[in-house]
Amino acid sequence: MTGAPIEWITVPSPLPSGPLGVGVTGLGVAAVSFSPDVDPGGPAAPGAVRCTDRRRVAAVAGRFEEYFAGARRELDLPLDWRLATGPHRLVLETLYRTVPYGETVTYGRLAQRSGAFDQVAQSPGLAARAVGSMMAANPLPVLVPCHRVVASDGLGGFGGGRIGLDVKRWLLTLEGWLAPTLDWDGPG
DNA sequence: CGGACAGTCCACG
DNA sequence: CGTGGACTGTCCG
Repeated sequence: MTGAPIEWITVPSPLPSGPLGVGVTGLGVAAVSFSPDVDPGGPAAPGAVRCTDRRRVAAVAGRFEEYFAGARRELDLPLDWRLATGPHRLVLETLYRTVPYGETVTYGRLAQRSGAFDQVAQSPGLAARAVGSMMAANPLPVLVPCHRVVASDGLGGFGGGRIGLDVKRWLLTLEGWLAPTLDWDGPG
């Protein structure tokens, strides 16, 4: 089947990266972009369509607003998983299903838990690295909580370079896993 | 205790 | 197909 077209919504956010681009289809949210102005395939790309359904726009923006304000722990939005397939999707779904708000999992543990890798026991580092690739290619950041995946000896990485890591810190601080710092401008 | 290193998985060009 | 990455346990100095 040729998937339903993605329609884009711009959602205000207190993240250091600025507003989010949220791509929706009839099935649910299919994509989230931290840099909607430059993201290839994002809302600014040629041919991209904006979502004009005010009701849907309000629903999506409202959920994110509450989450960012610390008033909501689950986004509770239906997801359209079509942009991830195979082992990639299996790992993302395992993360979505098993790692709740305020908790984290290591790259290696997620690799093991997902069952997507044969050689995990022999070379845990390789599977962990593969999981890193999959997180970097997560089409649904925030909703599929790739920010809750950390390295065994630290925070690990995040897309978007230095600013990306700031986003990861911001989200983990919001969820209470990191202690607030001086540059923290969120709730609490 | 900190740094280098090999391992051979996956996404993307 | 080749390349490089959001890792990790082990091994040196």
